[in-house]
Amino acid sequence: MTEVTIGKAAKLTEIKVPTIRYYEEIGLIKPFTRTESNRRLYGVSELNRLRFIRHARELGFDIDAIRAMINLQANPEKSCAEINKIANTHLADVNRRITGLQAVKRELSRMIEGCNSGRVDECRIIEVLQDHGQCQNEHSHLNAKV
Amino acid sequence: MTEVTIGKAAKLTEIKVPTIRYYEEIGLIKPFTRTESNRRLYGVSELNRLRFIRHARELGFDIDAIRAMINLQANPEKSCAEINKIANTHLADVNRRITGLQAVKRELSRMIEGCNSGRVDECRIIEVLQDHGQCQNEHSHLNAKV
DNA sequence: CTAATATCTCTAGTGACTAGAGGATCAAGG
DNA sequence: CCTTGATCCTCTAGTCACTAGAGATATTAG
Repeated sequence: MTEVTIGKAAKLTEIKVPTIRYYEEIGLIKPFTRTESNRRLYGVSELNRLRFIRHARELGFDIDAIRAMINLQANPEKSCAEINKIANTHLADVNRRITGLQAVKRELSRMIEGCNSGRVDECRIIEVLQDHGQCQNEHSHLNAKV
Repeated sequence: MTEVTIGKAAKLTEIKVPTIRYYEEIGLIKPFTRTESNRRLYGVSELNRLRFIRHARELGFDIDAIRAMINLQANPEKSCAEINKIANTHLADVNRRITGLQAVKRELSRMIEGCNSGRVDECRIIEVLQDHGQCQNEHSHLNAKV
């Protein structure tokens, strides 16, 4: 038997046990074996899929994108171009987020520099945060999901 | 009267009406005037606080950090050092996220390059995502709240 | 054999909102 | 003055991707 229980699968894939069950609930990882006493058993391919999900999540793909990729995976006759498109969309998003965070970083650094650890009512951080006019950058993109 | 209703406040601060009510519900913005017919009225200081909240959120501070800063603000005799600390902690977090996203970007670019638009079962995206060993970077930090 | 650990299902909570129902109130045009 | 449409009120429920806990059963180590 190469099959493992959920706890072992959790360790092997570095996904928490409840999260694996959650992924099952939302249909990301389909039926696997169960023992006579109803315990989940995972084989190599399930573990691979879990690793795939984990890695994709770490890369910031949302569940829908992962679901799409899994569906494509299940139909290998389809073109890779679709997955490529998903990845490209995501890359654009990642670039947007990097740019945004760099702006945030600049502004935070500037704020912190201005703070001389005096009294709060002289604190430039609060001042800056209250007055958007002092902000040199657009931050609206930060409302995007991460 | 310099006081404005919630709709006007929403426009002035660029925070949506239900979000302003939500901020009230969680205690970020305290009692303001109400009209006889129970409508919320916001004055200059409330508008400033709302702008402060919005700007801080845009910079990625979470509600707890904002609450902490507001509490410090309410005690202006306290040292600015605490606010400075919050900002510095946040800056470290932002830096961590930038580094992580850059790693993600590298891998995505690599994946897209490797994808030859052929069949999915030859596509490196799925391959790479399944095999964490091919990943040159740590991504675990991405699980951090954003 | 017993005690600790692991698993099961189920429900509810998280953060930071967002959406919608159903009703009251207000401002403007006729 | 009256009606119409916009705005406001409260309340509940939904979102995403989990996370936590209760209470029951099953497995494993000593």
